[in-house]
Amino acid sequence: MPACDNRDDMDGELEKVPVMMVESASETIRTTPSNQNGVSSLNSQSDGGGGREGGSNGDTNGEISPVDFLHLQQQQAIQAARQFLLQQASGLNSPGNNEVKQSPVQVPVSMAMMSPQMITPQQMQQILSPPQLQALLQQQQALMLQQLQEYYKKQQEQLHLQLLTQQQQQQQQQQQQQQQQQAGKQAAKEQLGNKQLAFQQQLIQMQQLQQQHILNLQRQGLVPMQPTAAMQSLQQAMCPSDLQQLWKEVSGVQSSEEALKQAEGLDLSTNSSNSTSAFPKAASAHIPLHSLSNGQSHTPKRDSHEEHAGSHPLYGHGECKWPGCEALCEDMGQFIKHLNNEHALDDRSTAQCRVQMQVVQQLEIQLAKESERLQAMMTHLHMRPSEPKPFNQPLNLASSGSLLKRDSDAYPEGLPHPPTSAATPITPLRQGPSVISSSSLHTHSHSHTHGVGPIRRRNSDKYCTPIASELAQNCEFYKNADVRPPFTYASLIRHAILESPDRQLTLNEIYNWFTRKFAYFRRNTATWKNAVRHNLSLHKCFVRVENVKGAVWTVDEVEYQKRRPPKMTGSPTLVKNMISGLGFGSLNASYQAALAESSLSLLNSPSLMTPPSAASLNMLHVGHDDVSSTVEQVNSNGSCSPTLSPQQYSHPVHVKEEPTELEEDCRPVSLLAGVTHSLPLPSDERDLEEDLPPEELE
DNA sequence: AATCCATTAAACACGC
DNA sequence: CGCGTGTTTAATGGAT
Repeated sequence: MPACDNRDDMDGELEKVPVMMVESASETIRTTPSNQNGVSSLNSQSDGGGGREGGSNGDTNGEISPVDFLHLQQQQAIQAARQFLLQQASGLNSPGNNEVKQSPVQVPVSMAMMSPQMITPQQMQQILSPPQLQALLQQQQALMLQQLQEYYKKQQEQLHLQLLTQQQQQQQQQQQQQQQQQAGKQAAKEQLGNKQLAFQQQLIQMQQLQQQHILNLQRQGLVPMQPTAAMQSLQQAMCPSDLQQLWKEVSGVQSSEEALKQAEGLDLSTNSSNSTSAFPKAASAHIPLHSLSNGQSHTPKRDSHEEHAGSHPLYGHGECKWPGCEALCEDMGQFIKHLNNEHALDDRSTAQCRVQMQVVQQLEIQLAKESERLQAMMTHLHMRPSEPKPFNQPLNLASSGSLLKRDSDAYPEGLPHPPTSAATPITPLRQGPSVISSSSLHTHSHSHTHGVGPIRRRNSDKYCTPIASELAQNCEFYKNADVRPPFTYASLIRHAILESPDRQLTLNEIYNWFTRKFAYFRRNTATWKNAVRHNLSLHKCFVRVENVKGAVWTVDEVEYQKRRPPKMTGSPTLVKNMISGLGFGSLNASYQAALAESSLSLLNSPSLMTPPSAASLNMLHVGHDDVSSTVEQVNSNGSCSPTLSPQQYSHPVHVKEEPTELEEDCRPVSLLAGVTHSLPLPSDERDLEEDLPPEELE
C-alpha cells in the first residue's frame, strides 16, 4: 500500500513537473523550490523508483524481506509444533482417565506461555491472507509435527536413560522394573492397573526432567517459544468472545489435548488421576515460575491476595471475570469467596496468569506495531518528510520538524490528538493538520489523479468555516508541508484579506499571503494565481477598491456569507466526514463525538488557541497578526453557523468601503511587507521569504 | 439527471 | 512588447 501511494505521488509529481518548469520560467516568484522539486522528482523516477523515499515508511510497515518471511514461516511452524510438543509433554502428566478438573495438564501450558522470546507471529498475518496463512500453517504444521515428534521421542529416550541412572541410584529394583515398563509407552499404558506411589514419583521426575529439558531447548532456541495457536487466533480477531474462548481452551485443554494425544498415540498416561495431581502440581508449578521467568518481571499476582475495596477488576456484572470462568457471584463477598476458592494459588491459576501476561504482551506488541504503522502513515500522508522535498530540504526539514514538534507539544488537551498509544514511545511526529487532515488527504490524492494540484472539493468549502482555526492550528504545517489546503480559493482569499490589518490587500499581497502560508502554493504559481484572480473577479464577495497605489481587494462579508450553504454547521459534521474520509468510519460514535467536541471546544475558547499560536510566533509579524485576527474570527466564525456571522463582519466590510484615499495615505499597504523584511526571521521563515517574489522588494 | 459550485485553462483587455 | 492586473468564457468534475 505504501508503495502504491508513493507511486501515485510520483506520478502526480511527474505530471506536475512540466507545468512547474514552464511556470517557473516565467514566474516572478522564486523558482528554485519548484525547480528543485521537479528535478528531484525526475531523478527519483530515473532511479527506477529506487529513490522512493516513501519506502522508508513502508519498510517499517508491511514490507518484509524474503528472509524475514521465511523466518516467520519457520517460527509459525515451530510454534505450531511447539504446541504439539507441549501437549505431549502435558500428556506425561495427564493420567489415562483424565479428570476434567485436573490441573497438572495445564502446567505445561503455563510453561509454554512463559515464552522468553516473544516473537510476533502477527507479522505473518500482516503479510499473508487468512487462507494463505491457513494453508501454510497446516503444511508446516504437518512437517514440523512430524519432525518434532521424532525429536521428541529421542528426547524421551534420553530422558529415560537419565531416569534409569537416577533410578539406579535412588530407587529399588522393584521400581526399575516398573520403569522398564514405562519405557515403552504402550507397556506403561497396559500396566495402568498397578498404581504405585513410587512409580508415580518416577513419572513426576521424568516429567520434571522433560520439562526442564524443554526449557533448555527453549533457551537454546531449539524450540522457540511462541504464542500458541490460540494466541494467534486472538491476534487475528481480538474480540472479547475470542478471548474468552481462548481462555476456555487454555484452562480446559483436556478435551482437545486428549484427542490429540490419542491421535498421536502418545498417551503416556499411566496412573489414575487423583493421586498424581498433587505432585505434578507442586513440582511443575514452580519450575516454570523460576526457571522461565526471564524477562518477565511481573510474577503473577494472585487476586486472592489483593485487597478488595468495594470493586474488583475481576468482578463485574455479577460475574467473575477471571479468564474463562464466568462464575456468577451475587455480591462482592461471594465473589471474593469464589475467587479464593476457585482461583487460589495453584498451577492452574498460575498458568492462566501467565497466559494473561502473554495476552497482554501480545497486545502490547500489536499495539506498538499498529502505532508505528500509524505514525508511518501519518508521516507519509501528511508530513512526507522523507520524500524528496522540493524546497530547501535540509533547512525546511529541520525547521519544520522542530516547529511541528513544538506545535504538537503545545497542543491543547482538547484537541483531537492522534490515538497514539501511550505505551509506545513513538517519535513525536506531528500528524499534520489535526482537523482537516482527511480533507487534505483527499485533496492530495485527488490532485495526483489529475496531475495538477489543487482539488476543488465542494465540501472543502464547507470546511472553510473553521478555516481560521484550521489555519491557526496548522499554519506551521501548511507552511512547511507540501499539502494543498482543503479550502477553496475564495475562502483562502477571504481569510487573507480579513487577516490583514486593513482588511484589504492588493493582488500581489494576496499572492504573497498564499505563498507565505502554504508551501503548496509555492509552486504551480501560474495555476493558482490565475485561480485567485478568477475568484476575485468572479465572486461578488470580493470587492475591488480603487486606490492611489492601484487597487486593493476587500471582502464583502455579507455577500460571502450569502453564497455559503446555510446547512453547513460546523465541526461535528466536519469531523465525521473527516473521520470517514480517513477510513476510520468504524470508529465508534463516542470517539467521533469526542473529536467533534474537542474541536468545537477549541473553536469556542480563544485561550486554547494560544499554544499553537505561540508556536507560530516564528512568523513574527505575520504570526502575531495571524493569531489575533484568527482568534477574532474564530470567535465569531467559529461559534459556528455562518448564518449569524455576517453582521460581525460588518466592520471589515465598511472598512473596505472607506479605504479610499485617506485610509491608504495613512496606512500604506506595503507597510506590512516592509516590517516583515526588517525583522529577523527564523530560518524557515527566512527561507520562505527568500522564495517570495514579494512586493516588498519594490 | 439536473443543477450548482469550484477549479482550471485560456482568451482578452487595459495600463504601465 | 512584456508584464501585471482584471474580466470573461468554457470545460471539467465533484457534490447535491
